[in-house]
Parts: sequence; structure tokens; C-alpha cells
Amino acid sequence: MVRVRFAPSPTGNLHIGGGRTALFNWLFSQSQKGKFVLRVEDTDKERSKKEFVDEILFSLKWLGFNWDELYYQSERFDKYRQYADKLLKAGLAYIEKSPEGKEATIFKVSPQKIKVNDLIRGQIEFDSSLIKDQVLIKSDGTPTYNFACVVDDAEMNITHIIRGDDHISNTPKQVLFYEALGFPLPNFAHLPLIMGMDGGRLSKRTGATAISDYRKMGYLPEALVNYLLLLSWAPGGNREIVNLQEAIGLFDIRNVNKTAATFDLKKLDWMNNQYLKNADPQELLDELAPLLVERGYITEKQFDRNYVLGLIRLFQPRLAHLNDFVDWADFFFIEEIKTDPLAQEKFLSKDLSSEFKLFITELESLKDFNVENIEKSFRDLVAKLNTEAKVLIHPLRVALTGKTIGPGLFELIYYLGLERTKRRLLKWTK
RNA sequence: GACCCUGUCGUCUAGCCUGGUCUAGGACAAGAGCUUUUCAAGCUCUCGACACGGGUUCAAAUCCCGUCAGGGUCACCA
Repeated sequence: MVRVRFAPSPTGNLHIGGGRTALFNWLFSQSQKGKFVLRVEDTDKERSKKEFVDEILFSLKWLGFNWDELYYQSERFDKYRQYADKLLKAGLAYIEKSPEGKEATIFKVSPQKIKVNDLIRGQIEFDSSLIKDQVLIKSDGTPTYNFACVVDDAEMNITHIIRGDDHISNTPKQVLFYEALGFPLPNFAHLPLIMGMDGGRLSKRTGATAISDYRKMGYLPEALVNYLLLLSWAPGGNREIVNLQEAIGLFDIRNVNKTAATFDLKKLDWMNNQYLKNADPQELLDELAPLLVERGYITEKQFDRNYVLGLIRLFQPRLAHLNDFVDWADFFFIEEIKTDPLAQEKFLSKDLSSEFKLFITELESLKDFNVENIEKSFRDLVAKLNTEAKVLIHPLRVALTGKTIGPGLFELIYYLGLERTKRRLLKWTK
């Protein structure tokens, strides 16, 4: 039975790299019908925070990775001390006293060649004579990372350790612990790192690093996961859009790339739009409703669900971020729209009173106020005035929305309704 | 510095294991066009890469060696 684990340290939020490690672990466990274990590595009492634990668990769920078991290292300190004592008795470790009289347990590293067969990288060789003796239990009684990690991975029967590249150099130290403790060696797979656009490590300087930041910026979890999946793995057949369920069937750890990948926000935006435009408007509304309430555009208890659903459909193909909707569709929710000064200068500096009034008359005469009829009345008017559609369309759009960009004019007039359309046009007539 | 990992368009990648079908394919970005009711979306096109040098071979992106470049790790942090 395959058992993998994701072992975050709650000294910060779940970041992009951690999310990707969790993704590959989760995917591998699902593809092998195994178990996905979550282990919170909170041995550092100073830096570990409950709020980070909550944030990490929340982000993991948001991404769609559910775990089968959950452990906290802070509850297992006795175990680590027991195993350290065992090594002490076996003569494989020794005690070192600090000047203050505190005792630490140190592992004696024996010189040897260590070979690790990495599932992604193949064989990697290390020379342990280059590694100094390793602290097992610190003088404050807490275990070090490498030791706690090995004890837990062995005790939890972890079969595959899938983690970031930055842990390669920890591997020989851990292998030494496995051997000393008499534990069978697990399989190792080291994932390439994700870099920022500057080529260096992904940092706050080069962009947002926390998964939760991407949620706040309006990315769909499905899009983010799909994008992360494409960093160092390809589903084959020149495909790019792959949902998690499909990926389970397609995934093979051996096909994961060895090269570090650069995080490209532009492609993430494209991916997000792909998911946004194909999303179920109902689901988008559930996400959007709180944001609209926050802005005071709707009230939580009563709003016309079908109406907002219609608006969402109008904007869906052009959304790069979920919350773009809140900014772009503002004119549907507020009475006093603000008009972009440049747009006003360009399209409304000329007096169009008679044209606007004629259009209002046309709209008022419609028996059925629908998109098709609105367009027809407009086309008729343009023909009557012997002018081009675009010379009237742009001014109308700016007068009605305050913007030069947006959905098709006739659709937005339909959703604005006759009364609001009249009010906004009359503002620009003398 | 030592050790380890990695080098295909600006970016993500396919191809590499099992040399020939590769005048290296796709996607994002960029540029142009179509559409036209703007912005998106969509469609069409353009630009653009095998890090370098040596081998091996009839034949190398693919196998071998070296160089260079980038990254990671060298804590009683995880």
C-alpha cells in the first residue's frame, strides 16, 4: 500500500512551492490508490503558529487535496527521544554537554558512500565523510528536523518521499538514520524547484508566494492546480487543460521533469481565463456574492439571483480574475457611475442630444424590450440618420457605463433596463 | 569555496531512455491580420530554441567526455 506524506512547517503560509509538493504527493497517492498523510512539523516552538496551521489546512482543502491522516510532531516528542536513546545505547550516538550543562544527543556519522535511487533523477551518490556529526535531540529536548522526519516517516510507514529539490542534501543524512535505526529505506523522488521570473527563488519580491494570496487575487483553485501541474509535468498529446481527476489517471512520477521551472503569471492568467469562461455561473456567483456584498452592490439577504447570473455570463469570457467582475460590472450596481475622463473627452465632448433622444424614443416604442429588438431599433436609427454604427455606439457605451470597454452594447442595455438607460442618456442631453 | 542537481524558443514544455520519421512540435507572451460594437474570447499568420567544445557513428537534440552557465545545500531552522 502506497503511503505518502506532505509535511509543512507552520512557520508561514502555504506557499506556491509547498502547494506544488502537496499536489504531486496527493496525485501520486490517488493514482496508486494509496494514502495521503499530512504531518505538521511544528517542532520549532518559537516560530510555529496556530494561525499558520489553520491557514495551511485551509489552503490545502481549497486546492482540493484531502488527507487521510493528520499528525503533529509536537505531540510526538517522546518518540524521538526514545529512538535517540536507542542509538545512544547502541553506541551510534553520543551526548554533548554545553557550557551551561545542557545535553544534546549527537549522531556519529561514519564515512561511507551513500547511493540513493531517486525516482525522478536516477542514482545520486554522496560521500558521508563530507557530512559532520548530526544533532538528533537539541539541548532543549526537541528533535532536529532530519531526525524527527526519519522517525515519523518510518513509523507512519511512508513508502514514497516526494519533496522539493532543496531536500536532496538532507537525503544522505536521513539514509544514515534509517540504517542506524534498522528501518527499511523508502523511495525518494525530488521535485524541481519553482523559480521566480527573475530566475531566483520565488519570493515576495517577484510576486505573491502564498496560495491564499492567489485565492484573494481571484484565481480559481482548479486553474492554479492545473498551472502548477504543468510546471515540470506534461500530460502528453500537447494538452494543457487537464483537471485533477483526469490527471490522476495520466500521472506517472517517472515523467516528472528534472529542470527547475519559472513561475509565469501571464500563463496563469490565461489558464484562469480558460477555467473562468467555462465555469458554471452558479458557482461563480457563490464566490462573487460576498465580494459584491462587501462593496455594497447587493445585500446578502435579497438580490435578484437570476439577474446577477445573467451579468456574470456577460463578463465570463473576458475575466482574467474572478474579482475583475466586481470592478468591470460596477455600473450595473451603482446609480452614480463615474465616467472615465479620457473616454468622456474622446466620445462625449460633442453634443449628441438629438441622437440620444431619438434612440430613447425608439427604445420606448419597443413592445418587447429584448436584446434583438434593442439592436434592431439601433440599426434602424443609424440607417435613418445616415451614419455609421460606431460613431454612436462608443458614445452610448461611455454614457451608459462610464467605460470604453465592456460587453456588447445591446446586451448591456438590456440588463440596464429601459429606465436606467434613459436616465443615463438624458444626463448627456441638453 | 566544497558537495549535489540541472541546461530545447523570453517562459512552460514535446522529443532524449529505445540515435535516422526533427528543415525540432505545442502552449503562454510578443507582433500582424480577420471579426468589428470597444475590451476580451475565437480564428489565421509571423517572430523565436537543441548552452559551448570535443568525441562515438554512415547519421547526434538524443550516447560519452570536458567546459561554461544557472540553481540547491552546507544550523542545536524546517
